[in-house]
Amino acid sequence: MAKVQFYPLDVVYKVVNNRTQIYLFGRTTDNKQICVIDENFEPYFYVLTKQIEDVQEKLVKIRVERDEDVSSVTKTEVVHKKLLSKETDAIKVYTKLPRDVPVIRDVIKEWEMIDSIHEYDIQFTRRYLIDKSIVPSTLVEVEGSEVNHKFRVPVFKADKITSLGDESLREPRVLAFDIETYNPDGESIQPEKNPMLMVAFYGEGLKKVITWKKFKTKSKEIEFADDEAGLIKRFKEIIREHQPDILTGYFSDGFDIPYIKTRAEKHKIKLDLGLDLSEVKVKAGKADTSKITGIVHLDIFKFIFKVMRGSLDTDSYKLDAVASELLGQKKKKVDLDKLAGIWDNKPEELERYCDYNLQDSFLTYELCKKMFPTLLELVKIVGLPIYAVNRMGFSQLVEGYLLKQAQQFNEIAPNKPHYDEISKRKMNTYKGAFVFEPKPGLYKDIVIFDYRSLYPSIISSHNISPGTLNCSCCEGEAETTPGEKEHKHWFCKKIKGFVPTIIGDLITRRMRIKEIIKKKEDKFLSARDQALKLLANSFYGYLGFFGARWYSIECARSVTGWGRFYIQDVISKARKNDFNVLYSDTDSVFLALGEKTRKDAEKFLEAINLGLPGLMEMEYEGFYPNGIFVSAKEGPYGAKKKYALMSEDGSLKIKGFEAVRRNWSFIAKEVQENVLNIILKENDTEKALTYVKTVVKELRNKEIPLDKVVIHTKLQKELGSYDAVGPHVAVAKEMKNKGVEIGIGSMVRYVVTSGTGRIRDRAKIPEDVKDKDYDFDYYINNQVIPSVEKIFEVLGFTKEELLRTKEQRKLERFFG
DNA sequence: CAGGGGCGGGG
DNA sequence: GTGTACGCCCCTG
Repeated sequence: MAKVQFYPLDVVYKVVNNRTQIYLFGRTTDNKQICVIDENFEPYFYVLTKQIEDVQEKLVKIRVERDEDVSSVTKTEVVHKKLLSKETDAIKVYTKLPRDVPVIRDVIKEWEMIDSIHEYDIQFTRRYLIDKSIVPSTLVEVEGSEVNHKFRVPVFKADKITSLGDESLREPRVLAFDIETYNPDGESIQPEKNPMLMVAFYGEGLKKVITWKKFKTKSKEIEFADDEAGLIKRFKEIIREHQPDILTGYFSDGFDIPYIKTRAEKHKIKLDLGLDLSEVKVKAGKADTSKITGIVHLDIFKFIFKVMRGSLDTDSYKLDAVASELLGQKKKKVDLDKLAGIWDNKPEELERYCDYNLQDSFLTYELCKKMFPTLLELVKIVGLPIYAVNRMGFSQLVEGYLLKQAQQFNEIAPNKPHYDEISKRKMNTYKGAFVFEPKPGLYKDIVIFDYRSLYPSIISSHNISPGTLNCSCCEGEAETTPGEKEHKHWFCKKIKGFVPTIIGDLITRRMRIKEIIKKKEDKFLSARDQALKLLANSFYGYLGFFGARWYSIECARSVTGWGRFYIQDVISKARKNDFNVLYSDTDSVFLALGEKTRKDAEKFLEAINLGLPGLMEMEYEGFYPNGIFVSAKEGPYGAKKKYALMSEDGSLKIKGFEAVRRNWSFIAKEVQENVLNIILKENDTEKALTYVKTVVKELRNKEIPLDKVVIHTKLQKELGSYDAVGPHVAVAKEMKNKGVEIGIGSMVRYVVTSGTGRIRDRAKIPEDVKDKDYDFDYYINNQVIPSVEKIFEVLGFTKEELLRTKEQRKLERFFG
């Protein structure tokens, strides 16, 4: 008997000789790859019934023949469990193989003596991890012996397997890759038809591009293969030699891996990268996935897109945009549309494309390294394999975590809703958060408070849980959710619910970590803090999500109901204390100090906190010497979620001035930013006004360079399929006539030139515009003025006043 | 305004 | 295969 300690990274199961085997792939503490086989786990599910003995008797008699197999129940036992906090006896029904579970369930679901069947659709590997308390990436000890197996790594058969706790593999061996393909201008991507041209790798001690068109180069990083088949073979070899724990790509689930797989099939090459010699599994569909047994295929794009989206500023998730925001680094600039032509006719120019390819793999590697700590912390909390967590959205993460915790709390999981139930749930809507309409204006000395983790702390403090809802024991005793006249929802005062217990645990863990980080920065603890925050903040959405097992619209409604109550409570108390309430959204209030001091505000905050229950707390978010709120597009009402603030260090916090984005000219964006700066930082309305007038004059005199008036718009569909010909479509057509390949996704740049008639007839390719022949009226009236109109309105100036020139003012004075 | 359809990322 | 399939934005009836 031997002992091995290792960090499991991937889990699969197989049925071998009619036995179910769990395979755990990972890295040992002495840094070797290993596979551990565990045969000591049986599939099971739960049956709820009032006639336990009768049902047990009938269950064990079931025989379903299928091909040469017989599905049957191997044993049953009665267990005491809870379902939504209600105590109940349940029959735990065991089968021989995982695939027997749905078969048996199909037989018994019609039995009238059965109330419900549960946990019949929990993936076998997940069930295994939960029941054995094994958390992927954290240390596990195995007792057993090495066995002979034709795998790429040593195989160990487990007699006993124990989790050793929290310590995890922090620096896994990561290999990033990226491919370039042959894709003639304007053609869509066709893996069946067009070959892969090059592959780049970036990893520890490895930096390499392989391509199969030879050209002269001094680069040591470029390697040549004979043909595409040779390239694919090298792709396989390099991964095998490098032995990564993680193979990462950017959108590699949807592009790189499926592409390579298709090309490999063309050449009748097996893409057998799995550590068990299995082939890469590509699942095509609405959400493509690519899995390699034993190696974690990590699509870093998917993680960033699904989980980090809310925390990023960029609204494009292209590698270039994401890398610039997260790494401060960009892609190499090459014209990819020309690659196919250069490949065919000018191979001597290919080196630039190799560099480009290599840079992409480098950025992918760096992104993976940067994001991995957060992903890993989610893995450790949720307890599922890295591969799975990488591809999960927030509700899946919450549900994964709840399923794991359910085992600890002896709760049986509610079932997933079926189609008709989903449609019913989708019909249910409820009121959301409270947003206070601001009075447009310029304000001084603004203090912002916000509730720390408002919704999670409400769930915890008000015991909001599907199992504690409207309990008979507290009817009339417990407070009902405020602000809901049609719905009476209350939550048990005696029994603490499953969801509040769990979320309370997340909140307190997070508080402890924050205390530590405050004293000393720590990359891994910050990642854990972020993971805990992401997860806790997802519970409210989960409760109202139609696909959730622990769905409860009553709970979701109560969360927002209490949320509105608490924020409105602060607003009315602030007013009683003579603060001027400027704005409020969901969990924050903006107060103008007026005659009061910051000390007064702090005292007020303390008083508020004394009155809050449980884990609820209001925090001091910040002080801003100046701020501006503008009115909505129509009418004198304040625009919600649209304001700008200046911090004491002079930096601006601009929210929701969304009109100025991609498809606006640079000059409009620039003027807006500058105006906000002048107003908030220098407090000089006259200067801002003069500045705008100057820009308007410069536009009239064509003193503004052409590149500042270029408008960028992306083609959203194929050129031929546009019904409405907007300016960008007209220009795209013109480009096409000139031989430029243009299609879906192409960025169209244009300038509106002078003249009369439709804008689209005057939109021109910037390069074709001579002598700054842009239509200054258009840029003044449709770009620059609209971008600042609302700001000046707040300051008491109308659009007309912005446009008025000195001469006009003189005339006005003259005519009185 | 509800409901269907298509896109995102990748070359 | 303890199947299964996202979520947002735009367009249309």
